[in-house]
Amino acid sequence: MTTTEPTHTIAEVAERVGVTAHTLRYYERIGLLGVGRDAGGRRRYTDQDVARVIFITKLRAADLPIGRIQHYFALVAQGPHTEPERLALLEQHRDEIRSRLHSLESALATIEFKIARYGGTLGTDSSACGS
Amino acid sequence: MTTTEPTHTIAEVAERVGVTAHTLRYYERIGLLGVGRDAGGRRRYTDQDVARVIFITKLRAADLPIGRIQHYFALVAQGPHTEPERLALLEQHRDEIRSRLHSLESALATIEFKIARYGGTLGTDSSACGS
DNA sequence: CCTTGACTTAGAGCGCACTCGAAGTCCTAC
DNA sequence: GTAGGACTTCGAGTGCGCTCTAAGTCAAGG
Repeated sequence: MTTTEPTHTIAEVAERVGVTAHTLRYYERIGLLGVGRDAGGRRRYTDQDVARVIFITKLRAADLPIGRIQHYFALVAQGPHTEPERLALLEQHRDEIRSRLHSLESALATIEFKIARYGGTLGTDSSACGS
Repeated sequence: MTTTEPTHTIAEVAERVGVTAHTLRYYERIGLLGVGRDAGGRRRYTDQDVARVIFITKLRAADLPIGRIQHYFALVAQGPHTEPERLALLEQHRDEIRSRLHSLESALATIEFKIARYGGTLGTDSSACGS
């Protein structure tokens, strides 16, 4: 208790990871995390817990739906023999991100084309510019 | 129906654009579109209407929120003098897409790193692999 | 004439991922 | 001892973007 502890409060983790305490409790509630409590019943996050939270936020940043993240960690909980399935899950999502990247790039191109039309030869609200 | 008509039914447009008829009615309801009716009260989409629907789907593919699409078309309806503002709106969203692209790429890198760990030196469910 | 089926409207419902509120507990500082 | 503030649980509420239902209209085919 006197020296640096290996655990962190919910406020610390929220701050460090960039999510709200509400969200951390939510993640725990839906089974993405198992966090210990201190004598007073408060959450104490280990560095491993924090690492997992960070990983979750990265998966979310990649638009992996909560349900699949739950699935992933359920597999983790079941032990090493689920590794091939975990790998498959990640690979599938990797492919989805890649295709999402492509469609975003194509949408970006559409918008850039539109922007070029506004910036370039554009005086009247002619035909295709209304759309 | 014998020759090519300049208008299309809701089912045709839905099919062509790849959205449901429900969604087309929804877009109209919230003011993204103004579609004419035939004698029987059915929607008749002109080619311009269809072009706008396609543009909307591209904006949606780029994650432009409905609210901002409404704003954009409200500006279009107000006439040519709103072009600078429309341009600004598109440019802002272009920047957002770009930053979204970057964060997606970074999330992809994280996942690829994880995949590499599963594929490579991985025998035990060691430390960081649980996260 | 009657059925079929695509269309119409207004409005309710859904899934997702949080986000917030209420009511209560517990440590800290004064 | 007591006020403050961060924490706890449970459950309800929010915002988005559809998605669906119900009840009715209409044109065409048998």
